[in-house]
Amino acid sequence: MIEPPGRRERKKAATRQKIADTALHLFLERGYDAVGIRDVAAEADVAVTTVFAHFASKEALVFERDQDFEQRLTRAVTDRPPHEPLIPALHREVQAQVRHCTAEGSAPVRRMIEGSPALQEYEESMSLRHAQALAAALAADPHLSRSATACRATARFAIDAYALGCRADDPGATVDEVFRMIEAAWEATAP
Amino acid sequence: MIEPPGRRERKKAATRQKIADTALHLFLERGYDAVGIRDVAAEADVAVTTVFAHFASKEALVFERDQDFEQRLTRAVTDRPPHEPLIPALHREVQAQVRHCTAEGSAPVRRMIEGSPALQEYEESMSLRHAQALAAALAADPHLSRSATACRATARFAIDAYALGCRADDPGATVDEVFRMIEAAWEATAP
DNA sequence: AAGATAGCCCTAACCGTTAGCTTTTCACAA
DNA sequence: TTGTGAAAAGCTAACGGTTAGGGCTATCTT
Repeated sequence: MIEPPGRRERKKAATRQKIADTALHLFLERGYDAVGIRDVAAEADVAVTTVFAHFASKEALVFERDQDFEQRLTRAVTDRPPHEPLIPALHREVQAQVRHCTAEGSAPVRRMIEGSPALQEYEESMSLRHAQALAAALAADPHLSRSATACRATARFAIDAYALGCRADDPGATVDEVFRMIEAAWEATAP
Repeated sequence: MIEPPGRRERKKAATRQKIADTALHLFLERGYDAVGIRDVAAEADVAVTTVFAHFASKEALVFERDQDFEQRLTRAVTDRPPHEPLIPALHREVQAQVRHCTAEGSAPVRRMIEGSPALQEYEESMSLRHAQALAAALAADPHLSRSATACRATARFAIDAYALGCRADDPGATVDEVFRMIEAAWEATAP
């Protein structure tokens, strides 16, 4: 969040942001399917190829904060105080992320995602990547001597908790309930 | 698996099968990305529009047995002997499906899927549908008085077990281990 | 036998995405 | 300052999955 890197990088970041903002604005205004990449490019006043230089696909325009999510999740594991138990740390982070994605302002975006199979599919595949990153973080933790399978399963379960929480009527209670299950599953793998 | 329905339906089924067979054959021979829908249509001697009349997308050509999987899974729950505990029934079925998908003959197909992001993404989104169907079956079972959240979570966990099993070095042991975790998670939700 | 309809065909296009190449802008050293 | 290399952005044209529109024939129904 610091400023100084050269003008070039600042301009690049600005272009990226302008594209993302324009896209989201158009999508919410006219609907995801009704807006083409060419529309986004024209409105953001850039070339179509520039859009794809910053975002790998049309769907990626909607999930701009993707990387953040993955980082926060893995850091919740790797940066937790030594000897702090794993599951509560994970629980807390997932709870926070769910709150973020069910917050007031995010409602129209969520509605848009639910309304587009392409976006849902993309979100799923993101989840898979996140689960893999999380599994790697778990496997690398020296305090947790669990099998690779246990790590992978727990990672997927945690992502499931997030996914269920985002779509639930009572997100907070849902995440709590699922994490009670995850806690039990994790304990069952104790060496 | 019975024959008699009229000629029209039989011809339709034959066309569908011919398209699927041709497609799989070409994909394995030349690679998924190197074969276009137009190639498949030409080789199967049908129009491109006919391909899409039978399959919703190019990826769907690879997962022809999709519906079977979902049916078997939900039936493992709904058709199990009364009072038979849920988790072992689910465990047995997932184990069987994993064996089926890691069998000798399926290796080239799996390699093809692993090699194509588009196919993996599609498989993920199928999994989501299967998890939803399974969750509905769990929620509908009168013998299991669990919360909707517990049903949804357990369904996703079971699908996770399948996904992990298909990709593991030792599929059988992996599924067993994950189901030990699921059993514990399920017990933790007992009313 | 006549009408209704499902299955299939063809053409033309839409849209996301990429390749190939040129132009502009910036960073940095001579 | 200026020259140079590289990153960023642009343009055009195309590729490949997918769909709309409209027509033809075989099958089903009555």
